[in-house]
Amino acid sequence: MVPPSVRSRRGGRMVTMKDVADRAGVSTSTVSRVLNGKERGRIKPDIAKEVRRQAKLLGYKPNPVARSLRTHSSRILGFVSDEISTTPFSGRIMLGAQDAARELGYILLAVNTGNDPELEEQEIDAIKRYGADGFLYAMMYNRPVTVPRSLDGVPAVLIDARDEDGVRPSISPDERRIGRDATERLLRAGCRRIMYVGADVPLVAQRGRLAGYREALESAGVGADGRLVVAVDEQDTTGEFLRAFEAMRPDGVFCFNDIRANLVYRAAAEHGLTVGRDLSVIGVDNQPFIAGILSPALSSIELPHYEMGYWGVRKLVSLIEDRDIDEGSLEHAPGTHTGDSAGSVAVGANDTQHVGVHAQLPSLKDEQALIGCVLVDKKSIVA
Amino acid sequence: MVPPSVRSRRGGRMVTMKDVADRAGVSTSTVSRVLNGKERGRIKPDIAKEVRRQAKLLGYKPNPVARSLRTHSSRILGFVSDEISTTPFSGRIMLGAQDAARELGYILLAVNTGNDPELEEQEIDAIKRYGADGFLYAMMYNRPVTVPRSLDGVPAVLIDARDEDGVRPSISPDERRIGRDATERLLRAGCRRIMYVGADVPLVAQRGRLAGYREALESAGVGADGRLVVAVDEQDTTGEFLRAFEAMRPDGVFCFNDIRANLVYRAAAEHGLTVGRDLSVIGVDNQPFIAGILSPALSSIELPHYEMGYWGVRKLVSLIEDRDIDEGSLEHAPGTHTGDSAGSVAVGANDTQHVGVHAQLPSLKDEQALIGCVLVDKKSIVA
DNA sequence: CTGAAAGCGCTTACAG
DNA sequence: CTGAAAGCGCTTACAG
Repeated sequence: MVPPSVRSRRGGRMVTMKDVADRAGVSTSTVSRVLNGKERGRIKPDIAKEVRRQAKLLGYKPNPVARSLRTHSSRILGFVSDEISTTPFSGRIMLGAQDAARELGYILLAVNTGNDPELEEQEIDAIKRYGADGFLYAMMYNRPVTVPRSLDGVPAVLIDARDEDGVRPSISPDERRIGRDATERLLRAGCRRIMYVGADVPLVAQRGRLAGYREALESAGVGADGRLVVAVDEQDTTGEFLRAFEAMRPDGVFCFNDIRANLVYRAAAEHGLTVGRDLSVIGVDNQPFIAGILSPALSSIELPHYEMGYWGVRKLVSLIEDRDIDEGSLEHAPGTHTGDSAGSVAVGANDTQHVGVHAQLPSLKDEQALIGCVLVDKKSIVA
Repeated sequence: MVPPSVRSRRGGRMVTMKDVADRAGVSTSTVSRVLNGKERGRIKPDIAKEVRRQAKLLGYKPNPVARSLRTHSSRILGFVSDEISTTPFSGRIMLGAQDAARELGYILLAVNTGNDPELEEQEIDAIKRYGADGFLYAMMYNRPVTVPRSLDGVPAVLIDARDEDGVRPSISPDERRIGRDATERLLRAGCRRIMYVGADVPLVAQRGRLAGYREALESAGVGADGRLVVAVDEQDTTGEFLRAFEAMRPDGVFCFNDIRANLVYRAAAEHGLTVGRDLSVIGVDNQPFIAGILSPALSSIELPHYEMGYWGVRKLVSLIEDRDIDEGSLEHAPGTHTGDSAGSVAVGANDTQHVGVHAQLPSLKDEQALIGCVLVDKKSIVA
């Protein structure tokens, strides 16, 4: 005899609340109350127990479609992003979001809008029709955005972005801290002529990382020579980086990203210098493919994409359910690890490798949350 | 006065079929029939017209939740993948799937399972409870899989994979053709000692590309020297590639992927050879980050991730709705372009660049569909 | 050609 | 403490 729970798995008829009620000899009202935890002093304990027993026996799972129609709460979350899934990292935002969603009993309806506002509105409307309880609005790089009007009156959390109007909760990397951590690491390695190879575009990340770089130098009492700061495109087509490199002869270089770190490797090679021995380099992104090509392996700061997605969902659900979600459970998430102090950064104090060690999540109370990043130390820093 | 259609966008009450019925002075039965195209000879034309007019006026959109409860068809597609969103490419599968889904009035419920069979079953069950009409089962690299039992009896299409049991439709890149196209391109560039730098893992892609390489050499009447074929890991830790390179002095190299192409660049540099002048190199993946680092820019074959997602959804919907979906509309999809013959590959006959030109989709009649790839010609092939 | 009614699987105010 | 009933917004067999 095939138990109904197995039958239900095969695309056959699903077990309904009515089935449970019949088996337990009660009405569906009672089953609903028991299974939704509304029994307190309202249902006789042994009846409640029997209902739960039968529900389990039959493998009953509530039909979210029916529930949604009745309650207007679907446990569906809309995941709207501009261009996720075209960059190598951003997929991890979604991974983190999915893990958190699963833990909390939600599921993700995902759409890309490619920055087309009209399409965006259509897609958001479509997701709303499916009864989504709230939205994640994820951007592919850190920037200020104005949330589309179609999200008015709906719970929403911004990921890798900040709300221009300052009313929506958001989470983004602590860019300034990235600059500070990288620079301090280079200082600790003994560097004194530290160069910053920035981006030639006006990004939040560019401004923040540069500011962090300056802060670190100042705190250390190391003079900040303006000529050590350049802003170049990924290929350094203007040759500005190369000229500055030759003029300044840095002993340490902090790069806006891994691609720009490649420029340093090239320049070093041309001048007979060896990265990791004659000078130290730190990048940002910790791109696996670049790591696999550069030699010696590049030390790089990893952006907390997984964590942003994870935090974003937890924050969103706390908004939707108007309750506190107990914090610190990121340790259960695959491939992640919780640090020991809120917002801390697990920069290797002893130059060990930190692959797989992730930054701690900010508190869910934060509205404009910043999240720390991890420096993955490899071979590009002079020991 | 705020029109109801606007009200509905603000998280207020949605316009229902009852509203339309009232305005049009008919019953909801009639509205349903008109709006679902079941009027043929059953509804007076001017009544139908008025219903449509009012529906449009009020901005009515059917409530998919209610419809789903009644009909068990939700227009939701489950997108189950092993590790998508941790690789740079695979996100594009989802993009293609989303675009096709939108065009056909479906929406994607996405989950990652990280290759955990238990989690996979749970997630599939969860998606089923939301009433999904069918599933995409997407893998992060081309391989044979056995579809999980929880998908039994449910429409499903495999992406970047092939069904071990041979019953599920699937789509994957035409690996053999990749090998043939790359090798033929090198032959056309005048190469005669063409090396294949393969992967040291037993992948479908490895076998297929190698077979294609051999086919092309044979067709061209060029002897296939076994010593020209190596299988190495990404770093060539055994030094096997380097030894073969030195022994054989190839004038052309076809690489399993871009990362392995990097080995060629290194070896060439060590021997004072210049890629694109002294020897030609072709990779696979066309990874933007590697392209940005290697110099001269690497010519590479791009895997059709977007197209696989797009085709997969169309195939799935044709299964679900048991109808033919008219083909050839990939030209409407963003960033893609339709070639001129089915399954053809837009390899540059005249060495022009083909960025943004994508391969044509296979017919939806195919069950084990293979899809052609595009060679993006840059600077690494001797002119 | 059209409408009243039943029903999809839930939740919850109401009555007892 | 418990159940019958109404209702969420649709679709469709049934009756006319």
